[in-house]
Amino acid sequence: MEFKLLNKDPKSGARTGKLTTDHGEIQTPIFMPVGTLGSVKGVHQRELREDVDAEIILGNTYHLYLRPGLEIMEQAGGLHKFNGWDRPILTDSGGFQVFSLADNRKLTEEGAMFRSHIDGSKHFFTPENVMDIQRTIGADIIMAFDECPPGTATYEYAKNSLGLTQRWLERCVKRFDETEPKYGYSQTLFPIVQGCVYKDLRIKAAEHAAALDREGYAIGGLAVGEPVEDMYSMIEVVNEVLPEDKPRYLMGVGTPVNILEAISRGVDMFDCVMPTRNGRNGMIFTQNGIINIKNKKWANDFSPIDPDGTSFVDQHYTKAYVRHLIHSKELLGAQICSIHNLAFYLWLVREARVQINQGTFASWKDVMVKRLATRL
RNA sequence: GGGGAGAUACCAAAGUGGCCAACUGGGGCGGACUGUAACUCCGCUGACUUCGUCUUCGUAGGUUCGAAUCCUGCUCUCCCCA
Repeated sequence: MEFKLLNKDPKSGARTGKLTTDHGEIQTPIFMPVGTLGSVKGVHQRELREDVDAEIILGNTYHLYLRPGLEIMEQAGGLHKFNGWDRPILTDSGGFQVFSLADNRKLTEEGAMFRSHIDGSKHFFTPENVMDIQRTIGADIIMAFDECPPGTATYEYAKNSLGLTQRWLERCVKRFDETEPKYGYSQTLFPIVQGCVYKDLRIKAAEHAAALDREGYAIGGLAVGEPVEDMYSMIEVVNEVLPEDKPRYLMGVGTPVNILEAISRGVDMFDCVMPTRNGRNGMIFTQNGIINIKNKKWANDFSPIDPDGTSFVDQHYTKAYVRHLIHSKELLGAQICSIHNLAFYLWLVREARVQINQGTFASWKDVMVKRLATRL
């Protein structure tokens, strides 16, 4: 993998770049749709490619390991062949499941023992086997196995947790470097910087990660319950330490506003379930603000769902119709909103790149942040 | 014509003397959702001057300290037999 920094915004930390993988190029800043189980929920690969114009999508180690399982994954020849997506894929390691499925797992120095949320069976994840699993899934970018602590963690908890994450990171690096890709294209490993909302821990974590000299770095453990201002300041603290010539990936974030604020602080890559999950639940993000399509006021609004939208669903379907579909729990409603939201998120980062390259990002961002948060 | 069952809030449906402005679903309205156990979850849903008051359980009357619940008349609905 190769990363080339292209332009920097004169008035903020924003920058553009180009990531090159064996499955193609990624322009940064980029938003990566989440496809946990090998599918971006409700969206065909063709729509993802041609309509949303996604450049890279995610998969998830924990979920794909449980279902369909590694045997199938290997027989398929990796996730790209299995799901028919030939652009880059990034897999999360299961570190987030340490957080989101906290009631179903136990942590030890050695690893994490999960009780399957599907059938209750036990599965032990270690930094080593998580590297092996991601080799088998065949993601272009694989993530270190970490503990994602909650945003409300105390300093003491955060410090101990970070220690574990750092020891696990070293084990991940070792295993990764000792093993080879399985399907003939290269893979790269991103460390994850933790440390909760504590500046000294974040600095320590970033320095430790940077010293490992990888091709890219992630910032994890944010947007997990801490105040949004803390998230922004932690991004600043970490990006101050991380090498400038490597991509920075803010995991799991966020709202359109979060994304612009993070780009402004030097983040290059994002992923979030929000456009798809909230879309399925009837929330539509637009340049002019947020629409809750379930609200009664859209019942007889026969205007296009987003006149400024870039995807075919935006012009083709009306608000009234989409409201009807969501109200009726019709699958098509969830699909339309998901496609729209993803296309919007990809438009947002594309436009951010244009503004950065023009040197007008900072002022554009200020205007957009106000508009994007409006409730329509 | 004979026999039987029933009428409860927007719908369906509990409740059969005080803990009932009335269980529970659905519908309606609103909210949440940030490396996806999520087409999920959470509120509100008689009126009002809303820590309280007023009017409700087909309808008119009655019994009782007290009725959606007991009694009587009326209206309507459904089922079975002819």
